[in-house]
Amino acid sequence: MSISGDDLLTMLSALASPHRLRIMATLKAEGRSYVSQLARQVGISRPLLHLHLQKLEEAGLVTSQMELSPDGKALNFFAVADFAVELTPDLLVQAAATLSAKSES
Amino acid sequence: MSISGDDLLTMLSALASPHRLRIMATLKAEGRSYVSQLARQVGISRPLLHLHLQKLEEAGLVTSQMELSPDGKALNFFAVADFAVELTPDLLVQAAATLSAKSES
DNA sequence: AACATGTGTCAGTAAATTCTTACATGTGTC
DNA sequence: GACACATGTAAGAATTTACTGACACATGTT
Repeated sequence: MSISGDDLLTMLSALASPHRLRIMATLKAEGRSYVSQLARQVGISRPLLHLHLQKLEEAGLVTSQMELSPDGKALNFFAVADFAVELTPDLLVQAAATLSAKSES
Repeated sequence: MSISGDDLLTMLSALASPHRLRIMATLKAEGRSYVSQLARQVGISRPLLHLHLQKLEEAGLVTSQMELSPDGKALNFFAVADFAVELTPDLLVQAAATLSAKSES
């Protein structure tokens, strides 16, 4: 079985951004990181990072996990998910066939 | 050798659109098609298709070729290019490292 | 000449994203 | 209590992207 057109679209949209590409790379290199720390590492504001992380998580590209630090602070750790999509013309043909009506625009 | 961060970004942005996904699929299924015909096949206006084709061609996903039809009309034929990109976390790490300064936002 | 079909482009609008600023909340420490 | 650091979210501005409609031009046919 393969990826659905809508899922592929969500994934591509999520990755089609310099910020989000850097977020993914930093996160992968770092292993895992929590929001405020990651914001400093990537060099963008926390609210902005939060927005991008939402998109990435919605696409299934990252996972999050709330944890309590030794000193009692709630930290939301993110890590990149495992994925592998072979982007080829044939995949697009197959994916486009399962595009929902909502994606008409 | 692998794909540059900027090129990957261009490619992902080009594919992250329902219309352009359908254009690619139709074009691949059809083999080749000229602008006006493709517009009818996909069901969008010609100026809009023209815009999308520009993005796709700029990303190297399609190629175009002007030809004269038997009755003397200039037809601009498009076809999908051959490409294969394995989308994985590791590729993103490698690609993000070569992101140009322009892509800072 | 008028029509049908092909090409491209530009101006203006509509819509979707992106980003900033500010707020609200919680916990441990000085 | 004030501070430092963590969380999330909401409103509005700024920017980008998408789309429509009209124009200009060319060729073969009626």
